[in-house]
Amino acid sequence: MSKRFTPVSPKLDINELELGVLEFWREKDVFHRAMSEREGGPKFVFYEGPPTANGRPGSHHVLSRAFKDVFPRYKTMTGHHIIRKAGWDTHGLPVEIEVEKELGIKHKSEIEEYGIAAFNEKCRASVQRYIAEWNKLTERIAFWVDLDTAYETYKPEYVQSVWWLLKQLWDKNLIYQGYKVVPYCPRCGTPLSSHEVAQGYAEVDDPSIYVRFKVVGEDNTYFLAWTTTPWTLPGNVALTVGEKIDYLLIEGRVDAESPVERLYVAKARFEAIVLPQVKDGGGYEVVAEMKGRDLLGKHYEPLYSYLPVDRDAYYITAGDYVTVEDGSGIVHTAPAFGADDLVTANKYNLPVLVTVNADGRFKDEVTLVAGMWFKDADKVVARDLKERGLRFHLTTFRHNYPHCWRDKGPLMYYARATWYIRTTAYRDQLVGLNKTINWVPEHVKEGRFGNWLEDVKDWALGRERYWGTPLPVWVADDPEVDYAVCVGSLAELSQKVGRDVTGVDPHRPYVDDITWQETVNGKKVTMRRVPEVIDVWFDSGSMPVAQWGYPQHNHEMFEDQFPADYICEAVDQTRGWFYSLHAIATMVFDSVAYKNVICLGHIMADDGSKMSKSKGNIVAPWDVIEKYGADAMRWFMFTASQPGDTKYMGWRNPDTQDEIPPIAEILRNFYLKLWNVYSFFVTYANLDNFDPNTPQVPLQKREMLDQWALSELNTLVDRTTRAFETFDVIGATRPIEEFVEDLSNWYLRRSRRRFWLDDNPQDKLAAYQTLYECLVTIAKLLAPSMPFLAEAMYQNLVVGHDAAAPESVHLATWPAANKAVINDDLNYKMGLVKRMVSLGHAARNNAEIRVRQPLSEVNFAVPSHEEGDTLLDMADVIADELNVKAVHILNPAESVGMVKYALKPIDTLGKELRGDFQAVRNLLVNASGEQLVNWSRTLLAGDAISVEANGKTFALTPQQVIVKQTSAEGFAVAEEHGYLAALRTELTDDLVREGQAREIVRFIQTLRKDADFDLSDRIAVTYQAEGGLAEVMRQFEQYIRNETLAEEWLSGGPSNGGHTQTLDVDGAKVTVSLRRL
RNA sequence: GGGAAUGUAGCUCAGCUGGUUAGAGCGUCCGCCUGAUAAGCGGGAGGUCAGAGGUUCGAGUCCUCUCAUUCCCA
Repeated sequence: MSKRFTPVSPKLDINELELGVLEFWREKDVFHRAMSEREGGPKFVFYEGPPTANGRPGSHHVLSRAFKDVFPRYKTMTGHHIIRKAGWDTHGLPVEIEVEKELGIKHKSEIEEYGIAAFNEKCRASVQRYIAEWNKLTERIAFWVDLDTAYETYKPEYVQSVWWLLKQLWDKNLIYQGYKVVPYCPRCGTPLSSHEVAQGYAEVDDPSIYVRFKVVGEDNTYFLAWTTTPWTLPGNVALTVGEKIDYLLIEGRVDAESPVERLYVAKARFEAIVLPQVKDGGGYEVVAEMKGRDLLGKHYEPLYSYLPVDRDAYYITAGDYVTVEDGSGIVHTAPAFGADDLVTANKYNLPVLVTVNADGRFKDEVTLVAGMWFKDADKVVARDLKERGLRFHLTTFRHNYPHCWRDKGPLMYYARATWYIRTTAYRDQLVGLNKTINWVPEHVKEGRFGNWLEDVKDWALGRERYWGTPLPVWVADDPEVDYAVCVGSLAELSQKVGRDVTGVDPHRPYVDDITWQETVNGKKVTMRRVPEVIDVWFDSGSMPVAQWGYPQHNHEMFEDQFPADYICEAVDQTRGWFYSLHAIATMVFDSVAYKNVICLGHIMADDGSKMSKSKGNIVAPWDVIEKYGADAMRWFMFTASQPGDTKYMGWRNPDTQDEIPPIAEILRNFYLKLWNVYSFFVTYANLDNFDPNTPQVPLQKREMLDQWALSELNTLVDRTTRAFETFDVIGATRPIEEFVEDLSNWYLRRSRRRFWLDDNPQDKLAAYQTLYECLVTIAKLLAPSMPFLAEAMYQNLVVGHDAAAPESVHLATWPAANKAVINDDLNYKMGLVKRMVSLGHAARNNAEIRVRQPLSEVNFAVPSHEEGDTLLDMADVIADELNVKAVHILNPAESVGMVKYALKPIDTLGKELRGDFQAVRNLLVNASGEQLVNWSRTLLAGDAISVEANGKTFALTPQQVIVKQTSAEGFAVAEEHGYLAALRTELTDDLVREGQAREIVRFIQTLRKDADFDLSDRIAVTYQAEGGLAEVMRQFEQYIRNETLAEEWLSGGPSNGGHTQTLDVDGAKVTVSLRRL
């Protein structure tokens, strides 16, 4: 077994390191073993939310994939068995659009001309195109997910599982056909998706018309209603008001010629819309005032009655979408042409009058505008109403209105018959089960997601498209026969058809061609599939079932792997995947689909804007990885901000891509800092042939610094473990940064000499063992988050030294915190020492005395005796760090003249004193002179003082009043929060000479380095010194020779033929020449 | 239009149930150290805690309103 560690250069090629680790994982098949070696262990279920492989992966995908990876890695180390099945979302409109572009197709009809079979074949090929690139990035960022067994939503088994789920819903009578108002382009004959609509907004002028609706049973009385789409008025079935809005009934006339009339109008709009129309001889006055709810149910005479109406209509309804910001507060309602309108219609069971055909032209029955293009009807209707005296006012209204991104024509909001899932029937269960889910961040649970569930709408399932899971509903082709069936698999379909169709691709157009004959109520009908495919979100929400092809395949797998312990996606999936998973699991299995979920924020450019191609501020993941490595990028994702918060990332100079400051900082401040410690350890461990298997020096026999480092280490293990257990990624990562900082800049800095001095072998061994344990443990703690660096360190430090150790850190066991080693008291004390040392440095700085110059003593003033004792306990460390000969604690008497006092009551005193607090506070804060000194000393001595305020006497204890001690002029002191360090700056000749000796040591060390000598090279020194320096060289000969490994030491000669240089110390010169032995 | 989140130093973030003089890192300037050296240490400058009201002995923290940014829905 090798006793040596592979040398670690402080210089580091991160990409080389990471690619090497990737190669190692491949060679040893570590990923698959991380799954197989845990079989039989407790299970941890992870679901991969399938990305649509419809473009190149971006930085935000690194974010989600890093988060998806970190918990399975952690759970593997805690012994859990995790199946990490990958998945791809393959259906949907974005894929179709990509293919349309590729084929140069602009209209939906062209797809059918091209052929659905060939078109879908193109779609299938399109998604494969990017998968290779996704796979490459997935591997490079060390997202361990099983790509070989990935589920793909277009596969026949997957589609049939989706069918099976739909059948379950169908059998519960949860699937029905209804109307849905969609943005619709009548020229293209197709509804548009929301992101298509978003592309086509344009500012246009539309008519703004106020219309009189005659109230039934009230003479000369009208509702004054408003619309910007007069062409929809023939479809009117109701007028909608806001229940809580104030309305007026007014009486009067517009001008002298007009008849007197009464109008209902929103109080807030009376002045804005009625009064400006009043001309000479006209005028209105208020007759009555009422709330909207008082108007409900009042009927009016329809403007038009071209289409038959089979139920009650033409009355006042309520809707919370009504406002008084524009219009009259009374909204014309045509359910076929507005989403809000349709909601109201469903609520009141109003008829839906479809006056316009799908080609955008009016139906023949609507004789006024029969056959007319819908938009052209605006003018005709407006003129008709004017002629009938029903038009109150017509103007134009400028607003943003959506247009078709293909042909630029205005869209029509249009009710289409489509299929729904009755999710509203499960609202209580959806809400109830959500309460059991652990959301990170927590506010999503009750907020964004909870609100959505409280207000859940029926799920519009159907899509009039081609590349998607076909809705497996077959209906009788005779409109007289109301009969439909849902088919749960191809096998079931085979039974219906009477031949084996299990080999048929369950996509359009193949399933469209499958029909069968049946006799229903004595009538012979042909069963044909409905034309729709389903919403792709249903595909993705089906994955817990469909990834296994359940129930036709893998019965046990599904049951074992449902629900998930953990899923993770960005916040935009709240209404997407998070919802579709939850809805399907709730309705079909009466269960949650996931127990823990992290909902990530987005990544944005530095200036807070979105990354977009046109702005040129996109940060491509490969550029980041090549510059900084995957570990640093992952670490950024974990630590930059809370998981749910936005992360800002951008090249400081996008053109040169020179630096991404936050990631560069991670590298410098954390990664390289740790690497340096690691490199230091390996360098010296090899020099000393350190063997990790040497029996451990007992903790009590190690130095305080060792005990402290191990105490902090185990505290860290404990914190990190608890954080991972509660899905707190920041809590599992940021503290490691703090520990590495402590390890590097306190433990190692204070311990360095122990690694090269030879006078105390056991102490040296203790130092090695301590540092070794820290590094190995850090490697394990970092394994989930920085898998590459962790592996590299583990391979070098552990594998080959411990025959029993697993071959990879990712197969290793998560460290357990050793509670016996955790010493909170020691942790606190060391914190105090670090603070006081920092103050000491500050004092030196104030006095402009360099650290190399020894001083006789440092004096500390601290608020409590215990703290003073702590500092004395650690006097060695402090003296060495501050380069002073002695450490003293000042008592109040000694600090006279060095210290100024100030008093401040602790703020919680306010709780007791209430109204007297301010008076007491002022008394203390403004105290001065002798009284201030007396009070301060009394308190510092631990006694209570008594003060008078508001005619009362208060006894105040040292616990209630803080004594702040600050520096007086003229002393080398530094103070912070009542803690004070004061340096005696007086220099004796001895101190001066010692300082000069240290200067000479540093000078020789620099020479050694310039000469490129190894750390352990012994040297010969020849020197020539002037004046006092000759004395220094003699007096400190042993010290200097020890420090510089000078085995030969000769005074007088100018040079020994080696490296020679002259140093000027305080005006005297010394020339030193050195040679390697 | 509705809902949700965010807003603390030039930048990135801490700040628990209200309680010492609101902190840290980076950047910047000054100084120091150097047997980890493509590191390290100390200090200075830099904050109306987005704004306005309110509750309280006391508000970055609680309440109300407003503004900005982002996401979702309409």
